[in-house]
Amino acid sequence: MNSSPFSTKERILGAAESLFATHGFAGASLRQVTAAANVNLAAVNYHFGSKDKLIEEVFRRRLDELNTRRLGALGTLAQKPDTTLEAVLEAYIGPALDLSRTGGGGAAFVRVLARAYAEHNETLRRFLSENYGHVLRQFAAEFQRLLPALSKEELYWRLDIVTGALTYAMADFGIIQRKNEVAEQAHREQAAEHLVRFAAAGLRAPSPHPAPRA
Amino acid sequence: MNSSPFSTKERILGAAESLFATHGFAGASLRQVTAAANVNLAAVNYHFGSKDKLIEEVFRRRLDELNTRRLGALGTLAQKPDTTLEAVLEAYIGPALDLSRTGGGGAAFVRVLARAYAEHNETLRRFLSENYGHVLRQFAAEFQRLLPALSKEELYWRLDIVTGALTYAMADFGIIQRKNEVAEQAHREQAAEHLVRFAAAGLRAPSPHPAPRA
DNA sequence: CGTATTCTCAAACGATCGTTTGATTCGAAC
DNA sequence: GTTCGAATCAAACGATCGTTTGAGAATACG
Repeated sequence: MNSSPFSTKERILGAAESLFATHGFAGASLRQVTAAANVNLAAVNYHFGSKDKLIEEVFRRRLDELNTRRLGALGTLAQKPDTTLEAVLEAYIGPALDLSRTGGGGAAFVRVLARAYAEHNETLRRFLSENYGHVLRQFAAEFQRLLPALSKEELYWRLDIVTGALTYAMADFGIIQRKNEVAEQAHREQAAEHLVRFAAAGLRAPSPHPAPRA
Repeated sequence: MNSSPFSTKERILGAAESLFATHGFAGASLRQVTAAANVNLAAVNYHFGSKDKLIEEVFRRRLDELNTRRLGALGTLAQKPDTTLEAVLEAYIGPALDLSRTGGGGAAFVRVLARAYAEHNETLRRFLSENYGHVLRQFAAEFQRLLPALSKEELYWRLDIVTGALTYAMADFGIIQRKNEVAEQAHREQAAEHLVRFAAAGLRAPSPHPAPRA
C-alpha cells in the first residue's frame, strides 16, 4: 500500500482536507478519510491522537504558509512612500489566491477555512486569532498609514468586511453561475481582481465620523 | 408536555434552527433537537419525514419571509427618479438585519444560512437559487439603472461580493472582538451600517472595462 | 545476526446515529 | 358512548461513529 510518494501522515492530511471541505468536519468520517488516503483506520489516532487534533493539524499546515506569504508580500511594500491601497490589498488577497492555486489541495483548504468561520467554534476562533492576530495588525497599520482619515474602529470594521468577502469569494460560494468552460481556478482569479477593486473603493469611502485629531 | 404555546412542528423547527446554527447540519442530532424542543424523538420523522426534509423546512420558513420583505422594500423605491444607491442597498441588507432582530430565532437562522453557503451542497444551492433567483435579478435591474456605466457581468461580480460580506457580517463571524457590553444585535446593526457605506463605495468604483454601448 | 522501535493491520469496543415499529393517548364527529 | 384518525410515546432496528487493542510487519541500529 505504500506505493505513494507521500508519507502516511501527509496522505491523511490531504484526504482530510479534501473531505472536510466537501462534507464538513462532523460530516466527514475517519473511515472516509482513511479510505481515501489508502491507510488503515487506526493510523489517524496513531499519528494525530484524535479527530480533533487532525483537524487542528490540517489548519496549521496551511496557515503557517499563508501567514508567511502575506507578511512577506507586505514587507516588500510597507513604509514605502509610493505604496498604493491596491498593492496592500493585493498583498492580503494574493497569497490566499496563490494558496488556492497550489496543486496540492490548497483549493480545498480555502473551503475548509470558510467552514471554520461558519463553525463559529470558540476554540477554533481563538486558534485562528492567535495565528492571525499579528498579521491582521500589521496590515491594519499599513492601511492606517494610507487612510489617515479613518478612525481605528472604522478601519477594523472595513477590514472585517474585506475578510468576509474574501473568505466567501475564495471558497467559491457565489451566486454567480460559473460557466462550464471557465475553470474553478480562473473563476477565483477573476473574483480576486474584482475584490481588490471593490475593496479599494470601499476602504476609500469617506468616514461618517469625525477624523481622529492630528 | 404540551404546556408550550407553540405546536410540536413549530417547536421542532425552532430547536433545529438553533442547533443547526451552533453545531451544523451533520453535527446536530435529532435526539438533541427533539430534547430541546421537548418532543418525542419520533416526532421529527412523523411530521417532516426525514432529517433532510426538516432542514429544508427550516430554510423555507424564513426565506419566504426574507424574500417578501426584500421585494417589498425594493418596490417602494424602484423606478423612482431620486432613488439612491444606499437606499437600494438598505432594501437588500435591511430585511436580513430585521430577520436577525426578530426574537423568534431569526438571529440563529442567519447563521444557518451562512452554514448553507459553506456546505456548498448542490441540492441546497439549487433550492436557494430557485427561491432567490428572481429577487437577485430584480435588485440587479435596479442597481443597473443607478449604475449605467457598469457592465452586467461587472455588476453581478460586485453584487456577489456584497452578498458574501453580508452573509459573513450577519452571521457574526468577524475578527472584530465584540465588547461584552455590546449586545450581539447591536453589533449586527453597526455591521449593517458599515456594510451599506462600504458596499455603496465599492459599487461606485470605476469599471476597468469599457462601458456597454449606449 | 538479534534486538528495539516504529508503524501497520484486522478486529472489536461502546456510543450514538437516523429511522421504524406498534401500542397508547388524545380530541373531535357522529 | 363509540368510533376513528391524528398525535405521541417507549423501545428497538441496523448502520455508522471515534477510539482502542494486541498481534504482526517493517525498519533502524548495535
